[in-house]
This record gives sequence, structure tokens and C-alpha cells, in this order.
Amino acid sequence: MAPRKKPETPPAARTSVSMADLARELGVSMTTISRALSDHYSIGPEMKSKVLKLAKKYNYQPNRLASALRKGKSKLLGIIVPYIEGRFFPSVVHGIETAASRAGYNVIICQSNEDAAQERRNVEALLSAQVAGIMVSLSRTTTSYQHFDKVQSRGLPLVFFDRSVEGENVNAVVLNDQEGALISTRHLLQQGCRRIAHLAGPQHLNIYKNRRQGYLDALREVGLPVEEELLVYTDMTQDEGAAAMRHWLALPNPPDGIFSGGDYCALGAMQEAARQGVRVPDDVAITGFSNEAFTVITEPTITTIDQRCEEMGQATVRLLLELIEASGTPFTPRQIVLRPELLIRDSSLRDARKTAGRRAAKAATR
Amino acid sequence: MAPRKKPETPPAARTSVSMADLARELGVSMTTISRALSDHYSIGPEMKSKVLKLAKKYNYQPNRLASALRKGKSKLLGIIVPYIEGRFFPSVVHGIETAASRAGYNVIICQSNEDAAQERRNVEALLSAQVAGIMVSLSRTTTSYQHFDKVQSRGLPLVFFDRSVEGENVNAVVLNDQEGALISTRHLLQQGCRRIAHLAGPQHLNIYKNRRQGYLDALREVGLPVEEELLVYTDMTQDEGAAAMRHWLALPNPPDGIFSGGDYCALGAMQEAARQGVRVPDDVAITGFSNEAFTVITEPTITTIDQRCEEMGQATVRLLLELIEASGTPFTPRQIVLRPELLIRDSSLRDARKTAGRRAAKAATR
DNA sequence: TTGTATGCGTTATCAG
DNA sequence: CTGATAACGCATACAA
Repeated sequence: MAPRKKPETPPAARTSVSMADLARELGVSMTTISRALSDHYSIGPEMKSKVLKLAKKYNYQPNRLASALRKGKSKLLGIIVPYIEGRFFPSVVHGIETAASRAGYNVIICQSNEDAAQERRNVEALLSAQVAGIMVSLSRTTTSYQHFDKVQSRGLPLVFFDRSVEGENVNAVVLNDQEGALISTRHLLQQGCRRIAHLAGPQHLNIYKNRRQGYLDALREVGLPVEEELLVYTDMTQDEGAAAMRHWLALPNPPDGIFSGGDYCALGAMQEAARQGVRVPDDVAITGFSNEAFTVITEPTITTIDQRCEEMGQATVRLLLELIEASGTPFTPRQIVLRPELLIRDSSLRDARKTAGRRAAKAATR
Repeated sequence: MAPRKKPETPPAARTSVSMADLARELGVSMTTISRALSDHYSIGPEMKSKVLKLAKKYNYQPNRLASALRKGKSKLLGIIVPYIEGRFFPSVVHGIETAASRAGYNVIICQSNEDAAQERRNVEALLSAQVAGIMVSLSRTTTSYQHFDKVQSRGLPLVFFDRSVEGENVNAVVLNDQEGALISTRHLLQQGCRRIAHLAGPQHLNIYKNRRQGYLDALREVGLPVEEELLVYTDMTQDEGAAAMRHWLALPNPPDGIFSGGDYCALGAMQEAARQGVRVPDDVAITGFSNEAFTVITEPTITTIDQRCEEMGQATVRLLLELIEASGTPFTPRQIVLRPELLIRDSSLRDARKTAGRRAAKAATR
């Protein structure tokens, strides 16, 4: 194209205002504008205020694309989760977005749908979008990690949360499931339970394996034997919880406490107990895991383990930002392990006084 | 700076590979590379495959920032929601992300925290990020809409979902709350209820106003009178539902059906009925609104209205993409009204046969 | 069919 | 304290 004069469109007609427009208007150079807007020390106060006023007048919005392109650093973070549904992931994403936004970053969110191939595409999309860092909770079907090596080799900060790859070589934020199971089972022991059953989940998933281990640890601590008939393996559904309860209640010596690896399963057990006229917590105390929303609306309310979703999100962002700032300098990977919180409610509390007043459920908002 | 030769860093050491690198390697121009990668017709097949192979070898990822800057059109969409929690918004966001990703877009998600000022900042951040379009569900505290005018005047496509500004002048996707209330109340009538009460929500919120109106419509249809004692105004909490139920059960002539504007409130009423030995649905049938997750795990399960969260997300993206493609050409704003779905469950079904087999609750996944 | 040159909006470098 | 200018990586109008 033959070099012609700039189009000279008047600002009013343009869709957006650039620094060049402001510079022309004020009769100064773009450099001055750029510096004034980023509060550079070399610009005089009166010039600064003039520029700022004009920027406001014309409703100037910096083009972060251009800035990022020039600086090689964007203000975007990427998140990859299996899906945005249920209680857990939305809460973590909530925590992430809140923390990121406070630090001046925006987040791009991707779903892998538990599909490794999709996850790989997500990574490429985020690389393409030139994000400053990536946070991932692995898909269930991910077995190869080359797409993440690619991220690392580009020097892009990467933090796993909740579902992480094993090992000391990655940055990760996870919950201590084993400890959660431990304190939950300890609590049952403290309530006087001596025959404690466990609703276990699929043992090929780490979270359920660890929860079972915590349960075993607690029994060992007080020298109680592990009775096979008190250990039932399920897929953590409500129905399987009920079925397990039927099995246990038919035993000559039924359990007086149940630690479930999940809330839905605990609920099923509790409902079955009610159907059979078995009192909870007096005849059998029950605890769940995950702090699902429904655990506060059942009668009795269900004792459970909170997974610190929001803290997980915050910690993930904090770690990622640290990596971004330390960019270039060597950084030994870090794993942050969050401590689960036992929420004691009525389903396990044999004390005379129950938890003080049922918490008013939030209004159904939308 | 005196114009010097390019640094000539070998590709291997660079953090990312650019078209220029590929061009140098193949001894062709960037134009050729660019065209080959975007499958331009003017490039020969053998050249194309050569370029593609090299791109794969060097793991070339296009820089979408640069592309967007050049073309003035990014592949990013912005979402603004009050928060990412509960059932509704995560589900809609899920639908949005899925549809957007299918169309080759990524989404940036922002939370307003029900704060108008924050919402305004969200808009500016998205403008700055040069998104191709914006989807918004309004914050509760938003009363001025200038920040959205700004979006429109920039020619940026804008679609509201669920919580929209009134009027024919905006693009919006909403649920027909009034119809939902109507079919729910009709269903109660069909079950033989003749004294139907309503748990109403705050009437300054459109959704609750419309639900109340649908309830009134249904009564009018069959010539039933509106009895003031059967209309209770609440904030839609569980406790208020229980309180209302106490009030109604103390009446000389209690209602035989209840349409609640929200699931939590319906739950409270149902639990109070159980405490007082009143049978649901036989003595009093109950329906809720929103299809909260817990409505399938209570006993009895709760009849409710599904808000089509995912469809709402999909429809929102479809409309937005239409606007983006029609960019420039005049486009008369459109409002899409989704039809709510009545989910008939045990709390309202007086038929001999109940809903076939309780649906197995999903495992607590994370 | 391929190459050359230019600009998108911003910032960094250098020179005043 | 301020200005001129060259990039960042890509896409296109135009020339060949």
C-alpha cells in the first residue's frame, strides 16, 4: 500500500479512543500520554492531570491486547476444570476469580469435560491467548502430561489444584483428605462410638483411598480392630448408602457410628435408618464428606468435612502470582496442603445441647 | 535506537515460535506462512503441507493477541454474573462456556458481587481486554445503565441473560417465570387441590412478582377466589416456609396445596408439615421453584420448576454470536423467552403410582 | 502463486 | 521533563 496520510478520523466517530488521539488533541507525543497514564515519575503533575482529564473526557480505555503484545505479558490467567457444576468447582472458581481480580487479572475459564483430548486443546487455546499463567484441575481421563510439559518449557507458570499430578515436581494446592477422614472418625470415637463403619468410595481414586486410610488411622490410634463387615465399598451414591445401611442394620451387632467418604452416601444411610426407626445420632452417629449444600437442610443436619473450596482458589492464585513474579528466576515447585475442617452438626452430636439453632438457609437466589 | 539487525535468536532458545521463524526456516515470506496456516486458496498444496509440518515440528501456536490486534476482532467473550455459586449461575456459565468453545471462542468470567460499581469495573476490564461481545446478568444494585450504553456505543454486541433491563431495546434471554408459576399451580389444581396457598417472594424483584402473577392467573382460570390468608410474603428462606406452614395449619380451614416461589421455602413448609404429622402430598400437596439440587433427595422428592439453565447459556451465546456476525449491519434487539419445565415429583403427586423409582443421586464428585 | 510493505495500539530505548 | 522511533506478531492491500 502506498504510504498515505493517516485516515484522520475524528475521535467522535471512532469506536474507541487511542493514545494517539489523546496525543494529537493535546499537542504532545504519545510517549508523554503513555507515561502520564501509567503515572511515570518523569511527567509533571499539571501535565498528568491534563492527560487524565482528557482521557476521562474521551472515555479512553487502554487496549490491553496491544500492551500485552508489546510487553510480552498479559493480564490474563487461564483455568481448566473438568466442568463448572456441582458444589466444588464453582466454589473454587469463585475463589480464584475473586483473588485474581483483586490482583488486576482476568480469568479465562475452560472445561475439559473429563476428557484428556479436550484438556489438551484447552491448554493450546490458553497458550494462544497468551495467558500469564495456568491453573488446572486434571480431567479423570488424563494419563499423559506432555501438554503440561509444553507449558513449563515455555516458561509459563502452572499450578494444579485439587486434582494434581503426583510428585514433588509440580506446583499444587490440594486438600488433605486423609486428615479429614482422621478427624471425622476421631470425632465419632469421641462421641462414644466403638463400632465405626466406613462407606468407602472407588479405591482407584486418590481422594477415596486417602479417606479410607484416615479412617483406618483413627481406629489404629485407639487400638480398635478393623472389621471387614463394617467396610463397604460403593460409588458414593445415595442408594448405595441406603443399601449399606440395610446390610449393617441386619447384622447381629450393628455399628454405632458411620464415617462416609461422601455426603450423598451418608444421606442415603441416614434416610434408611429413619425408615427403619433407627435414631440418628443416638443409635447410630453419621458423618459425611464434602459439605454439600444439602447437609444443612436435612433433619438432622449432617456432620461433614469442609473442603475449603474458596481457600483453595485463593491459595492457587497466590501461588501462581508468585510464580509469575518470580518468572525467570529459579523456583522450586511447592505443594500446598490445605487442612480440612470438621463441621460438627446434629447427625453425629450426642451431646445434650445440639448445635445452636439451625442456620437459616439462604434464600433461593438467582 | 539505531536500526540494527534482528537479534537472530535461534528458535530453540525462544519461549515461543512466530511466523517469522517459520518463514526464515523455509526461506519464504511471512505472507506465505500466514496464508498457508489459514488455509488460503492461493497457496499450493505442497507448500501448505510443508508449512504445516514445520509448524507442528516447532510446536507453533498462533498469537491470538497479535491477530486480534491486527484484525480488530478477538476470539474472547466476556461474562458478568453476580457470583459463581449456588445452582443457577454455574449451570448457565457451563452452558455458555460449552457453546462458546464449540464456536472457537474463549470466555472471560467476571463477578459483580451484586455491586453496581464492581459491575461497571467489570465492563471496563472487558472492554480493555477487547472482547468480541459481552453477556451480563445484572447485579441487584444496578440502577443506572450508562456503562452498558458505553458498550453499545462502541458497537460491541451485548446480551443480557436472566436478570435483564426492561424494555424492547435490549438483547436478552430470560425465563418465563409467570408461565412457570401458572403451570405449577395448574398442576396442583389438576391434583384436586382447591385451596391453594402461595409462598411469595419480595415483590420488588421481578421474578417473584411474575411468579405471584402466574399463581393468580391459574386461580382466575378456574374461577377460584384469591384468599388473602393463603398468600404469605417471605424472603424465600427455609425458616419462613416453616413459619408460614405453621400459620396455615392453625387455620380453621388449612390449604390443601401450596405453590412456593422457591425451593428452600417449599422445603421449610414441607418439613414443618412432617413435624406436625400432616402428610405430603395427601393432606397438602407442595410445589417449589428452581429445581435446586436438594429437591431430588428429600422425602418426598419435591415437584419444582426447572429454569433451563443450560439452554439459557446456549441461547445467550447463539444470540451474541449472531450479533457479532451481523456487526455493523442494523439489528433490531431481540428478547428470547425460555419456557420453564414442570418437574412432577412426589410432593405433589396424589396419583396411586408415584414417579417411577427415585432417581439415583449422582456420586459426590470433585 | 508469492513477496513487500505497512499498521493495529502500546511501550522501551535512546536522544535531547 | 519530553519526543522520535522501533519493535511485539500478525494480516492484508498492493505489486510482481
